[in-house]
Amino acid sequence: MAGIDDNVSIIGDWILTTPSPRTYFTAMLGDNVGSKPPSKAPAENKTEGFSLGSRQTMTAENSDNKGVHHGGDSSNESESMFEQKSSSRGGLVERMAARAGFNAPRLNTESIRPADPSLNPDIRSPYLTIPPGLSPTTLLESPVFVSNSLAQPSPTTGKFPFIPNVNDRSCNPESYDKSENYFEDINATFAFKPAAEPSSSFFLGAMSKQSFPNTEASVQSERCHPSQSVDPRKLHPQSSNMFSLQGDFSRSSTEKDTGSNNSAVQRVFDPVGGSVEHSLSLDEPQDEGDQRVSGEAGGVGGAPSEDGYNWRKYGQKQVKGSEYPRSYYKCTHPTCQVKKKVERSHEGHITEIIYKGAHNHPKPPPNRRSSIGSSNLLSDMQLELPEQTGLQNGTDGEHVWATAQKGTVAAPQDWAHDHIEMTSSATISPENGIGQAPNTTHIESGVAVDVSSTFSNDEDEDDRGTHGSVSLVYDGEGDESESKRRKIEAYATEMSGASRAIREPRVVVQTTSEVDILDDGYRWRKYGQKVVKGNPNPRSYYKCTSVGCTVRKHVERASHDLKSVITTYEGKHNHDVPAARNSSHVNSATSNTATAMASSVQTHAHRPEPSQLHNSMVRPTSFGPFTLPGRHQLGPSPGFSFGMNQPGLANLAMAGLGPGQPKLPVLPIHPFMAHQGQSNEMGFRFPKGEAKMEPMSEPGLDLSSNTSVYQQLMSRLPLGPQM
DNA sequence: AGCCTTTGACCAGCG
DNA sequence: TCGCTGGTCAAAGGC
Repeated sequence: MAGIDDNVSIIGDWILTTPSPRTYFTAMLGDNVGSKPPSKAPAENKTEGFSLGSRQTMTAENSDNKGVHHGGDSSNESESMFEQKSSSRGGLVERMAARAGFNAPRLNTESIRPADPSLNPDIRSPYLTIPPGLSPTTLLESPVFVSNSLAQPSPTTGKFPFIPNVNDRSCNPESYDKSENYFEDINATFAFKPAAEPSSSFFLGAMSKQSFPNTEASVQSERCHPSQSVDPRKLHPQSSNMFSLQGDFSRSSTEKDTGSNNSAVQRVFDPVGGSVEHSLSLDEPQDEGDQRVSGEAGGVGGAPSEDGYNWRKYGQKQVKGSEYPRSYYKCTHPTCQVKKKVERSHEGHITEIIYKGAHNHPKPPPNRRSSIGSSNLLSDMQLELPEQTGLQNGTDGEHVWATAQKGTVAAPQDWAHDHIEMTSSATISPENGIGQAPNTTHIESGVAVDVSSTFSNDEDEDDRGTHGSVSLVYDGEGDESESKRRKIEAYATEMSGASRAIREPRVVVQTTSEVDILDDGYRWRKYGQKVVKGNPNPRSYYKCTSVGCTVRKHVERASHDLKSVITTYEGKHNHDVPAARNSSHVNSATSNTATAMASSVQTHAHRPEPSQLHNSMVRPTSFGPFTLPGRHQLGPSPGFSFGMNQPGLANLAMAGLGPGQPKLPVLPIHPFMAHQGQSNEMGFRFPKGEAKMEPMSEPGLDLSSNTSVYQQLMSRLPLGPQM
């Protein structure tokens, strides 16, 4: 594997495709608002990058239409995207006004509007449900990305706007400052950051930097100097091997990179699986092909086969409360009863994917895969993914979902297998047989940015309504009670200017021990407690006591399982785990090796403060070659502490992923995750604005690493490369 | 020919 | 019991 340094350079590209925060911000402010009249034809909209969340799609779109990637004005890009949306959906403002009651014209959301059709939060925020087994590649291709693309370019959202414009913002301290208010309002405990805020992008960058100190230079260059291109290959000769799994991204990167001078390496972190590295071509839309594939073609979510399995659509219907029709798919394997539901927008963007059940068979050979999703990418990815090992065990009841799909959520099953080889494949998988998860660990991560937050911070996370404001709050927790269905929903946030709210990444960790969560290595101050709707058990709210850290979490007993403690982390994680705490943490909380390792790593998932970021960026990680390509850099993680201190990372190292490691450099999954593999069904659900993982954990699972887990999850969440 | 999608109808669960 | 809703079935058609 290439050294971290090598990897570093790669980081920033995700965002090239996505509208920079700056853009959003500007739009919000009215800057450039209406500067461009929406002119795109609906048809164009349809093909837009938001499809399936692959940011690539976005990129392609953008590039095609606007040539944004050229380091040009990101605002233009975003505008174009928004415009397209506008045109396609039209009347957004009116609708927003009608629903939200705010003056849309003022915000001129249209200009801000992302390509995603579902601009109106009320309508529905696309979210992706990730099946029990997630494979890195899958994630990459997973709808999550879609969501990311849709979502505001925030690290948490998974959009990692390394867009040049973003860079501008990111470079601007002020922009960063704006982000500070993020969770200021306790009432809005889990308030969402306005999508428009440049800070978000900044954070993304910050996170990436923090996470990947090594990468700083690259990141800097990326952001501040979009024009600079980094050839990943050059940087990381080995990386190619490592990331061979890249799937669509990789493909796109590969294909396009070759030709483009401005190519930058994009490292995509698979929410579940790990990171994928691929170079992006600034000049060219990164991945039209990818987008197409993931998005419309059956994109990740849409394309049943994208996850490596073959699916047969057996139904479709309009579900109440959903703006988009829901498609029902069954695994075509004779003995496999896995199903999945996919909701996608009219434009073909996947808004939600829900997997049910676990595959009891290995992935079909690449050639057998459905034409739609089973692009070469998948095949390639599979070949290299270690996950495949797990497949072999499929008969044992372990289900391998390891899909290498881009943008799709890999099947959880892989995790189990990966567990062993976790290092190599970062799949999260989990489900071994149904019912085997006596102790459940629920991890929910979500990314959402509430653009409207700008207008209103009133929302309580419990409230999904708009409260008269444009902002949307998604409560991802409510649905999680289904033990049977464990799903991850990646919330493909569609940013629609003001109306669209993208929630900060949220990580929900369900454990059986409250202590574990409380003793997660950080210092927390309880600042409130209340009974929230849907759960008779009081929820305790905690704030990180670190100065300047806005990370919050709330802990409550799962209504469906009193043994389970659900901890939801939110906020921007900006400091390392307190040293003392760490040590104690390790000792007290876990016996888990990973944890210990994590503690040693110290990299904190908290969103780094600017200054910190810088430092952290510079600071080499213990990960060494394993720079977490993934998410950390990309983004979503920014909001959360994924990371560096992640046990998973440690595992990675342990795993022996090393230079030259042919396996996918997926971010190692936390042991926890690995355990998940034991569970029957696991699902990752990224509800609107947030991603959830509900892997089943084995008893004895070391929750001490919960934070890490969630961090990892977050980190693995689709970064927002999209846009 | 095989596989998949489409789509209307049917069924079951729930309030 | 009724109506609503989500999920599934299965015929028809397309690739």
